[in-house]
Amino acid sequence: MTYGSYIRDARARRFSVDRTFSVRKLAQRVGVEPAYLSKIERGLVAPPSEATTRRIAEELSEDPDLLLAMSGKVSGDLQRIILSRPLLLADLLRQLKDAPDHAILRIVREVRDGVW
Amino acid sequence: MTYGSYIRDARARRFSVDRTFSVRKLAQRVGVEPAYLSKIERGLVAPPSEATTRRIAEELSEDPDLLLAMSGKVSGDLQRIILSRPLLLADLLRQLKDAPDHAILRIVREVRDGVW
DNA sequence: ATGGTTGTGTAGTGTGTAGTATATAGTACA
DNA sequence: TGTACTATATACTACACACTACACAACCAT
Repeated sequence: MTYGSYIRDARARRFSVDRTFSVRKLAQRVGVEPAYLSKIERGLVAPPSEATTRRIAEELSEDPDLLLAMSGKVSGDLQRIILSRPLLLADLLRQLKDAPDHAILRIVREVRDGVW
Repeated sequence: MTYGSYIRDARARRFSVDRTFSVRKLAQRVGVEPAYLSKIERGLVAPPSEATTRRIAEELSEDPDLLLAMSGKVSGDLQRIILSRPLLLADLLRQLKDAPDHAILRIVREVRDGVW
């Protein structure tokens, strides 16, 4: 599933029950030209900027991190978190590269429950 | 300490004992124009691309992640790790945002020792 | 049959990124 | 004193990114 087809499908689902989710109307709310949004959906241009993807995600009630990942971008706030402790977090991420999902989930829970 | 002054200092230290660490010679080994390297060192232009920073780090025996962080960039391999599991790792990083260093270190060790 | 909506094709724009090329000026030293 | 190195100032460039502007054909409801 590409970025374009993903948001096209999401928009189409909404459009079928809410006519304000046409390319034109959504583009207006997002703040881009309809022709541009149309091209994004069909993959004729690269995915838009992080800011535009965030507005699209909000309008379509989609997860911004997922949409950003599909566009090959890492959220700016995550980048800033890494940049605040680059050596430590670089180590951690490289360790987690081959860890199974459930191991990461366990760590997330541990940290959330304040195990330090 | 900025990116520019950091590499300037590192290069100057080496230059004092090894004349092949002049702006010109280092620039040649790194593969950029001496004038450009000089501007980078003085902060007159933005830090260079990730690839150039990596070559500088290697020539100066500095940590590439640290240098990249000073240039406001997150290493491409870390980005790819995050993009492979965006929701999970976004969660984790946001959890770790306010965690103390030693907590992260403990997790790094735990994962390294294969606690899963 | 016409006014409004639908999506889309073509062309062009402004800004940023990551540099190069050339000229100038100071310094060491033989 | 000249030559070989040092750094730096100024100007320019190629390419990518993130869009806009406008026009057009198809469709749908009144």
